[in-house]
Amino acid sequence: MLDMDKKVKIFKALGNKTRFLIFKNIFTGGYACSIDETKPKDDIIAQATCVTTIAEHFDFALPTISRHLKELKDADIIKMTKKSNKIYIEPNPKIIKELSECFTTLVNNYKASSFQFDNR
Amino acid sequence: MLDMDKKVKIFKALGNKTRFLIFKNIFTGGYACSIDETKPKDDIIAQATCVTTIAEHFDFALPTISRHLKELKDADIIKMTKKSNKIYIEPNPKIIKELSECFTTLVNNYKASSFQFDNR
DNA sequence: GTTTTGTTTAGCTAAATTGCAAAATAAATG
DNA sequence: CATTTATTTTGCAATTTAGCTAAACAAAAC
Repeated sequence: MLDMDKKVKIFKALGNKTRFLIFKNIFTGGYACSIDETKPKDDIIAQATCVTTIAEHFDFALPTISRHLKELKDADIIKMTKKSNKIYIEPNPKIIKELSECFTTLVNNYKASSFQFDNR
Repeated sequence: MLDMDKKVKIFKALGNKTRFLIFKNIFTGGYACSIDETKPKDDIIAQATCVTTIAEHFDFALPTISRHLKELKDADIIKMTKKSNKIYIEPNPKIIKELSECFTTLVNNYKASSFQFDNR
């Protein structure tokens, strides 16, 4: 299970329009960049993507996108693997699944629980 | 359905430890403050909470908590209703449910879709 | 071994965020 | 109507964020 700090980090990472778009497009296969030559060229997901390709979709400078990607990676939302001189970028569906489950649980348990917390 | 800006706003609101704790405790019934006299005193959820009560659980000044609550309200995560001179604070499970569904859809559709986006 | 390609780091600025205390507002109570 | 209670607004400082350009680094290609 995700601890609280990890969840907060994920939310923070997704709480910015640019990062959210990057995230969304990586997840829905919005980018392609031929890195993995062993995979069919039309397998847009298998081809994953690289930093430059992603940056091309935005009106921001490359280093800006690079830093956003780092933040998504640090939150475990995406995986970045160096392959030769490019970065192979993949979504991390496990984290999103866990987040989804945590919300589902929350809604299901709503009005079922009543504990007192202290947050100091 | 939640549009993107709304989602980003929700994530931003939850991307701060203090706000996340406030959110979590409101959802799980972590606060009590007798506002609604028609409801049984031990119905911690029905009694909901007020700003002062929430602030008592944190080592932050009251105005700070007030501003955090406003941000959660602006993101539609909680509902704040004035009742006499207190604020009746309730969670908004509908939003959380929608968020949860959006993640579920995302994970389910992963590797199913392959559209190209432009984010300019 | 120089150049090109892909990416990150560094150094900067402007704007936003997060905290505070003090003041202001609103309604209930004495 | 003055006081108390609950909350928000204002004004301030410190910190973080998000953007940029230029420089640095790493690997591939010429």
